[in-house]
Amino acid sequence: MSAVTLTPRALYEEVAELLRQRIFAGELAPGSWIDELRIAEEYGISRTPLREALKVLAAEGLITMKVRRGAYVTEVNDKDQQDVYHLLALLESDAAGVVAEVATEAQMAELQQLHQQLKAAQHNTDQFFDINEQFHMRLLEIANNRWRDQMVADLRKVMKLNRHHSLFKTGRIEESFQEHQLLMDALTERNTALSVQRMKEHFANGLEAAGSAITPLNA
Amino acid sequence: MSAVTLTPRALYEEVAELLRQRIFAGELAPGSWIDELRIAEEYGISRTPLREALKVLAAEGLITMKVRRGAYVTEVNDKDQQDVYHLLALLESDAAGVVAEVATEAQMAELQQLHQQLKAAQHNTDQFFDINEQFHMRLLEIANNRWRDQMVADLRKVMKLNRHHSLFKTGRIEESFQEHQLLMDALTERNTALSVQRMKEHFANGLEAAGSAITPLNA
DNA sequence: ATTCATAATTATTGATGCAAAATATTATCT
DNA sequence: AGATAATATTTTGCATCAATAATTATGAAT
Repeated sequence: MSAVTLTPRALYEEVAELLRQRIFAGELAPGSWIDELRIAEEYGISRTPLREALKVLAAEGLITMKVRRGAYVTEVNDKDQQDVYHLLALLESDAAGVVAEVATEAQMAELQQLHQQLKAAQHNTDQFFDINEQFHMRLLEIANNRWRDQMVADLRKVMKLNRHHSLFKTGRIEESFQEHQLLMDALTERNTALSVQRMKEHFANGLEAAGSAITPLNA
Repeated sequence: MSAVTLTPRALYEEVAELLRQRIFAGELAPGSWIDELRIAEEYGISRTPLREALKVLAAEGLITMKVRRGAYVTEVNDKDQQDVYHLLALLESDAAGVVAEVATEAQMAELQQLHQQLKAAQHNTDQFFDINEQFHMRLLEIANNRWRDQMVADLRKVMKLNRHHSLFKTGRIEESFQEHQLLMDALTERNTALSVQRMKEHFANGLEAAGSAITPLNA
C-alpha cells in the first residue's frame, strides 16, 4: 500500500477539519447535539482525539460545549450573523488602510493583477468568487498581521454556519466589481482613509444585498 | 472538608485557568516547553484533561503546538505586540462608536458614573487601573457583540504574555484621565465618529508612552 | 578525529476502560 | 389518572495503558 501515513498533522487536526466540512455542509445542523460515540465509531478512531478536536472547534466558535451535556453545533441567529459581519468589515477595511500605507510596489502590482483577473471573470460566477476570495486573502497577507488573519479566518467560519451566508451573492457581480474598482483606485493612490472607506462600503453593500439591515459602520 | 466538588466547570477548564495564571506570572516563560508529565503530576491529575486544556490555550494563542514535539509557551516579539495592540485599539474604538449610537440613557449614566469614580481615584494607582478596566469592560458589554468580546479577551491575554505590557503604565494617569474625559464628552454628545477618534487617540497615547513606535491607526 | 548510522531512551499521541452524573423510563402511591 | 420517586440507561469525563515517532548517545568506519 502506498498509503504512507507520514503524519502531516495530528489526528485531532484532521478530525477537526472533517467536522468543519460536515458542519458547513449542514450535515451537522446548528443546534444539534454531537454524538461522540457515533462519530468516533464512524471515523474508526477513539474518543480522545475527537474530544480534542471538539475543543478546537469550540475555540473557533463553531460548536458550543455545555457542562456535562456534551457538544452542540453553534446556532447563529440573525444578530450574531450581523455582529460577525460587522467585525469582518471592520477588520478587512482596516487591513485595506494598512495596505495602502505599507504595500510595496510589487505587492500593489500583484493586487492590480488579481483585480484584472476579476475583471476578466465577470461572466463566470464561480471563477469570479474564487478570484475575489484570492484578492481578499492576498490583501490580508500584505497587511501582515497574523493575529488579524486568525480572527478573520475564525469569523469567516462562523459566517459559513448560516444557511444564507450571501456575502457576495449572485446578481451583485457587476456592483461588486465596481466597488472593487473603486477600492483598487484608492489603494493605488495610497489614500489610506479612502481605502478604508471603500472597503467598508463594499462590505455594507454586500450585506444590503443579503436583505437584512445592520447597524452601519462608524464612518 | 467543605471542599464540595460540585463541578462548577470541567477539570480541563480549571487546569486551563491555572496554566494561564502561571504563564502570565512568567513562571512558564515564553518559548519554554511545557512538560505534560510534570504538570499532570504536580496537579495530581491525568494527562487527558491537561492535553484538552492545552488545546484551549493554543486556540487562545497563549501556547503553540508543534507536531510530535508538544506544547510551547508562545513567544510574542515586538511586532506581535504592536499588531495585537493595533487590533485591540481597532476593536475597542469601534465599540466606542457603537456605544455612542445605541446606548440607552441609563447605560450612558452608568459609564458616566464609572468615569466619576475614575476621577476620584486619580491618586490611587491600583484603584485607577481597576476602575479603568471596569470602564472598558462595561463599554464592550454595552456595545453588545459577544464575538468582539471574545476576541478582545483573547487579545488581552496575548498582551499579558509580554513582560512590559505597559498599556496604561504609571505616570500617565493624569493624561489617561484627560483622554477618558474627552471620550466621555464625545459619548455624551452621541458623536459617533468623535467617540471612535477619541478612543483611538487614547490607545495611541497609551502605546506611545510604552516607548515603541507603531503603525498609526487609519483616521 | 570526525562523521554517519544504529540503537536506546524519552515523550507525544491514540485507545480502552471505568466511574460519576444526568436524563429518561417505569412503577407506585395518592 | 396524574404526579412523584426510584431505577435503569445513556453519556460525559478522567485515568491508565500501549504504541509510535523523535532525539540523543554511543559505536564503528573512514
